[in-house]
Amino acid sequence: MTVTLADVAARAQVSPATVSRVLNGNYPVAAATRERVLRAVDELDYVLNGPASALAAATSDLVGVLVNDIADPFFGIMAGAVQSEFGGPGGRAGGERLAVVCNTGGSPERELTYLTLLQRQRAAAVVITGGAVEDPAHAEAMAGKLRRLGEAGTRIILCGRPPVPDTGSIALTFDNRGGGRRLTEHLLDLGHRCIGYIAGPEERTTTRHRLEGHRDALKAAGVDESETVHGPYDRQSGYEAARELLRRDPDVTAIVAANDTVALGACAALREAGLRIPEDVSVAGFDDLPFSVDVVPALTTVRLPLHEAGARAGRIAMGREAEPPGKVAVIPGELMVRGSTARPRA
Amino acid sequence: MTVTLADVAARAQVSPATVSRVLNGNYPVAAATRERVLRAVDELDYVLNGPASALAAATSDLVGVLVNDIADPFFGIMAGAVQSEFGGPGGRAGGERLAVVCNTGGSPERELTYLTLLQRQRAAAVVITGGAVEDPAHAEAMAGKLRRLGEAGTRIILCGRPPVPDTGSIALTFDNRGGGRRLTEHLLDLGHRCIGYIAGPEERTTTRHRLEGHRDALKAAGVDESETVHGPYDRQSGYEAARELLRRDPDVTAIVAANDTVALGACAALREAGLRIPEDVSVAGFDDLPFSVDVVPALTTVRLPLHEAGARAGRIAMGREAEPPGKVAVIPGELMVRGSTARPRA
DNA sequence: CTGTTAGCGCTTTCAG
DNA sequence: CTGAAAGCGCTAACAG
Repeated sequence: MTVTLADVAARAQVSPATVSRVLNGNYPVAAATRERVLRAVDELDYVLNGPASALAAATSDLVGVLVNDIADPFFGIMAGAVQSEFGGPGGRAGGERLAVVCNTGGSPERELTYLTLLQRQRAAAVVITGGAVEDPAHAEAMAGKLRRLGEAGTRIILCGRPPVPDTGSIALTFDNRGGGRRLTEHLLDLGHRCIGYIAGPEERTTTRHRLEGHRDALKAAGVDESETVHGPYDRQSGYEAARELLRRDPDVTAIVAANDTVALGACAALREAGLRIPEDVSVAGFDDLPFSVDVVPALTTVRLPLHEAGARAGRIAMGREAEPPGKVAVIPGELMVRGSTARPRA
Repeated sequence: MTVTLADVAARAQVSPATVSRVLNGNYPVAAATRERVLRAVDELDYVLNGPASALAAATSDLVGVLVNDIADPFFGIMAGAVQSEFGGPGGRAGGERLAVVCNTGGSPERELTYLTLLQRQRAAAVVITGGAVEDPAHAEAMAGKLRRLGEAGTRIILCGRPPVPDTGSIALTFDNRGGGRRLTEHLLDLGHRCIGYIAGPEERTTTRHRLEGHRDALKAAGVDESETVHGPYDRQSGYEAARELLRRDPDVTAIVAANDTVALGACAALREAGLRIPEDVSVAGFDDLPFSVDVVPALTTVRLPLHEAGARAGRIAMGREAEPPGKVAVIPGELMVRGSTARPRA
């Protein structure tokens, strides 16, 4: 029914082994023979059977990319960058790898489930992006899973997430803490003393690190922390949190949001409340997503090199770039000062 | 080395077949036996070998989702919705399907390559999202590939893309033409007579249909078409196109953009040119992405039910929803009138 | 309800 | 450089 490697072999008048060799190109084959085989492949419209191949070779060409929220450009940009490093010049079989992105939706269970599914497929590598959930039980389960994956030969790269020791995984970590600190320092420098903070979901590493940076800056300046509200990383959450912040303390002169999307929601709430940005309230985000420079006023934020980090993760996954020394690289963020922050009203 | 199904069978004192049956849950097994097997699985930390299973069963639990640009929320939202219909309550093996999203970057070659890779994996279903490239050679190649995939038992769902006849594929198509028409009618109603158009990339079905709708409205109103500029679906393109439009015709009173992201770029260019929105120039987008309601002024646009469409595609892929009559469903867009459009200056 | 028996289609030593 | 043969780990009849 469906054409197999044996059919190709018959047609090309060679043995199945030879066909396999030319397809994988990892073994010397006479040019004339190769030609004949390739022709047969074309004529028969043959497509390699992935599972059979993976079974026999005990490895597959699948690379998994786990993201917390595929609808969020933060993850989309990283995932796209990871994939951009695969698949060479679109040739025939060759070094093609199927980069597959899996959406955990931020759920710890789904994260584990996807890892199992990937383990099942004997994935060549797994790139896990974005903040981790800090629940101890889940952290332990993850560490165990990662270790087993690593032992089974799957390369693991953590991208934008803290290292998990003793699992053989490689981590490219964003300096969320440093970025958070610089952002608040900027606001402090402008003269703000009452800074509301809209944090991300609790028990998330990104949330905690950004918040810690914020507090570091406050403490260094001897300024008391104002109100802090937690919520998911979406615009709705920013909208509601800003209203809550205003209710708790109508005198806030600045609001720092967990990320740019949240900041956008916060801006909407402020405007609805009749407050001007930045004249009445300054607003800052995090990540520097593409839209952030275009909103009005343009958003002050911390730029994270999402594309670069993802691309690097992709290269490491492909074995095309050496792993960083100590298996960990810290990637700094860059403060982008724009129109949404200014001196507080006198 | 790595634990196999045979190991589990030995430990549970049953035959491999029985283990397979409890794992797949598609065959009656005595409760006590099942318990024993499950315990052995846990104790041995056994993970099914996907390739072996796929090879023997001649099907896999992979579902591919092709997107043109994973960094664009338009696709992220649909892809996330597709996946949301898979994987039940996160149970053990069960009906889990590995939904994998593949980023074509809008390249026809990569689209074909991914389809081949998916065919190789014997994917259970493939969901292809977003506009198609209209180049005849590519269209033919795609039709052939889709037909072969279908024959091999892979279910194909086109989501947000026109049907491809005679391939057995199912299409959930957005009414881009109708949406485009209503949008321009809205502008015409407001009194605009000189409407610049920033179209998407040439040879894309979405581009063509939206543009046709625009022209339909113009023609029905007896208004001449103004300038039209083509470009990719990103903010940069919108920015440049708007400048170009202004250069060609400084008297435009309204600009319709290919989508919301492009509209945002266009807004930035207008503002730079000292033009107010909507007082001097009205701007409209398409898609109604999450940020569109939050930008200032809020964007008039055509809402496409991306999540609903993706979810439906996911359900069809899972075989949990009947295919639409005639294998084609047309999904309408909804005009969202907001602050970025108003009467032209007198 | 459970065990036995063949493969699924490919890769990979091992010879030639 | 090429062929022969032995599985990879699992599923699916077919008996019992």
